[in-house]
Amino acid sequence: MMDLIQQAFFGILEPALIEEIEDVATVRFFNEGDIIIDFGQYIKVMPLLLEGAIKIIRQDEDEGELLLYYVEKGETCTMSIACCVGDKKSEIRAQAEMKTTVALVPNRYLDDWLAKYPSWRNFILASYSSRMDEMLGAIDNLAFMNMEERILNHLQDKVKLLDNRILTLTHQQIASELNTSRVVVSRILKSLENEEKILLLRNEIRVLI
DNA sequence: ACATTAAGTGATT
DNA sequence: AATCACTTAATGT
Repeated sequence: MMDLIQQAFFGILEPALIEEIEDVATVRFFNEGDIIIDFGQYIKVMPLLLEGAIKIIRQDEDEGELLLYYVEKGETCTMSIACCVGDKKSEIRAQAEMKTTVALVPNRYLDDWLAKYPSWRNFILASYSSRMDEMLGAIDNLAFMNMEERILNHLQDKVKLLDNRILTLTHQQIASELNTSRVVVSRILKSLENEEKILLLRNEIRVLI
């Protein structure tokens, strides 16, 4: 079971560090839809993704939601690092997008390893940098794209993530993730279908392009 | 057969 | 693009 850590981080983190992670981390499993971290929670562990993917969601007081980005195998949630260091509440919700395995490292190791392992330092910096890029992507998405583009983009992201052109999800779920209404999603999906970019079935969308 | 949930649509703002 | 109100279709019990 511990070689999941090997498998996910081999080549990213140095062997000595991987061994140390194996010693101190707890491995946890989540099913699709499980909430891993919620708003307002204090984070005392940092998650390393071994298998699957989790989505990071921002939420407004009155139920408004917006998907920010996905965390995949071999990555960590940068927000949780910020929370660990600053002893702050979580600003986001992390929810399993599929069956997911996570290694949880108690935050007291975070500092030690920064000094001790160059590969850890690189890993943390690289993950800040790539998260920043994804955030910019999310902002561009909001600011410069219309709903049709946003929806198609979102569907294609999911296809890539799940490695499957057939998506099992409802219009309502898409609406929540993009913070719009179901009716709007339905109409746009219908028009995408007419353009032969997707195929619609109940609880299922096939992405053709 | 009935209730529930998902999706489609016209009209209005 | 959002909301309302309503219809239709699929699915679960």
